[in-house]
Amino acid sequence: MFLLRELPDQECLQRLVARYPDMEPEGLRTIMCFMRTAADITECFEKFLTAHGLSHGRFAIMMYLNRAPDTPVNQTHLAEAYGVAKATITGLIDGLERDALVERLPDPSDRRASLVKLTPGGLAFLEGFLPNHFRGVTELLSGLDARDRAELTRLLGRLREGMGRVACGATGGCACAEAAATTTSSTAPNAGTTPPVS
Amino acid sequence: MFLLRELPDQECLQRLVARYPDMEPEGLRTIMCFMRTAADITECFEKFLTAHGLSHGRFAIMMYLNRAPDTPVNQTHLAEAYGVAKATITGLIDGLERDALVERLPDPSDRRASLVKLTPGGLAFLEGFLPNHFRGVTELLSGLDARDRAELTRLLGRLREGMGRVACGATGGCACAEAAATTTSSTAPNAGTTPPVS
DNA sequence: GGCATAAGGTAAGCCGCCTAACCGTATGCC
DNA sequence: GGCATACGGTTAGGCGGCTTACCTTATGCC
Repeated sequence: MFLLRELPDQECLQRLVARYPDMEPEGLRTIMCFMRTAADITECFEKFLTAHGLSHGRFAIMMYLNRAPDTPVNQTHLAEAYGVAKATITGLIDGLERDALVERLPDPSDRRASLVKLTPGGLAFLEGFLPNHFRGVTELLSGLDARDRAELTRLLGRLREGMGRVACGATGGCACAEAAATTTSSTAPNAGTTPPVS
Repeated sequence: MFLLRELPDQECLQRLVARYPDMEPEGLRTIMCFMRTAADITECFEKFLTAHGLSHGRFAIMMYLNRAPDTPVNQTHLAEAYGVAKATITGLIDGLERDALVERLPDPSDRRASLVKLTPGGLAFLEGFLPNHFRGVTELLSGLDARDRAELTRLLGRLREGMGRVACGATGGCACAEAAATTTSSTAPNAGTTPPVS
């Protein structure tokens, strides 16, 4: 969450633009504002979670298991769903299991694997917790009507397309391209080089 | 960066909405898409940085020092600008100093403090690096014309207002409120409770 | 001048993520 | 059946944040 608390002022940008003609000050402001907002929301959310004794990772796993509480899920599947290392899942499940929020069951069809499932306690915890959470989401978005939301989604799509254009070339393959490709017609990796933000 | 790689499908949301009437599926999709996009951009950027041997924190500090390369900056000031702990700055500066990208100078007017400044090498590094970076920003935003950018900024403002409405109450004071307050007429902390995302 | 308090910076240790190396079990091929 | 390979999971160790406690120097008040 290492991100400038406030955007650089006009004068500061002017000075930089004089030194770096490639720089586009309003573009930079836009993207910095975007990243700052995302960081603030994340931070806010994380504060809420820690107040309930959860980390982001723990919460994410419980949410995933709660999609179908009766169907246990294997750890590798979780790692892939969230794009994290399997070892990360091991650690998180260890913690959740210690707190009796989830349990590991042996997979009857594969003795290497274990299946993870919410305990009744874990489920009860979520029942108390999620209504607040969803109310929070609703409030967060309460300033955006249906048209605004659609518009926001459209603009996010544009950013994802932009991400495909950026990167890859110099840095040698970057997840952005793939990410963007899922929402876009395939973009041949052109000579582009880098990404964003101050 | 622990975030769902792809949004839950329609059916999954339907099942959840049946269990949690407070949940607003399109709102959730909107905010998840938002967070996902921000995470992808961050990840992409971080990949670019590590390819140049920088972490996000190191980059941020160098950028800050580069605003006025001749005016050294004290560490506490950096910590406040980025909203991180002073100890974090100590560690980052240690590393940057080890790599001869920045240097610590004694503050002549306060013998407790040290002032940090880019070395000629650090400055040269940035000169080679930043044009790429700025080109990346330009490409990232190339799908958004001036109206789109203004619209995006407006929508971000709405989200920040929403953040002020959310939170605080139950969780006992959350940075979002303050953050939002800087862009909004002061919002009395109402009974709201929580934040966003799956 | 002397003392209490505040402020700049560092050290030590925690946590969540990562990667790399490893163990044990499945699977596919001869 | 026996072996090579692939795959699920854990362990160990690294890194970048964090907090807490501390040392040193400034400052403000008597």
